[in-house]
Amino acid sequence: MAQQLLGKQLVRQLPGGLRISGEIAETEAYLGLEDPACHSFSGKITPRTSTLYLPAGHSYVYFVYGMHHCFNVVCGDQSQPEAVLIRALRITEGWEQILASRGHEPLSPRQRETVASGPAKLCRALSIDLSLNRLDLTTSEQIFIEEPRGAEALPKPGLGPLGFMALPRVGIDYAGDAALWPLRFVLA
DNA sequence: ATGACGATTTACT
DNA sequence: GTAAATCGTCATA
Repeated sequence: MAQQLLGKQLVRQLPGGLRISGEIAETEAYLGLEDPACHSFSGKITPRTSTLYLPAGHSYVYFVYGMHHCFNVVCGDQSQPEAVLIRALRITEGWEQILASRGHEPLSPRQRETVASGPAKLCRALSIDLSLNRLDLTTSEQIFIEEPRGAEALPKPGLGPLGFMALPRVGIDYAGDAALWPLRFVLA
């Protein structure tokens, strides 16, 4: 699932139909009960992790470090509390909305490239917070996933036949060896 | 009610 | 490379 989400469009629709969207460029898989890095590891159920037991295709948004949000797509069913963390987006639509949410402070070209490079940064860019937790991504008007259009739909050169790289996961040192599992997937 | 921590980001040395 | 920011979440009491 984490691999297949690469290249798809994550779409945020704000009140009034205003859209912010971007190409999913980096994902990370969390393998549920048997993954020490997964919030649902060993079957732990709390108010927060209960979201992971929703049917596949729901959103899992959580709050970390006192200031950041992270967005996941729930995978698996009740017995498979798994998720894919979306780690980076290349913004393709909605710059006016992004700029507006930042008080119309100008962004350099470099800042535009990296405005959604990171799980928390992408949530800030798309105005994703806990109010978007537990939503059905197949029916929600607020947040959903689309097939890529235009240039985004073309195959990516230079990364071999699969079109992505697999790398160790980030920010989960407490999980020991599991951090080294190649479950982080990066597009060109 | 309390305390420790976090699937991060940023700024600064 | 180190550190601070900052609060929801959860285990403990």
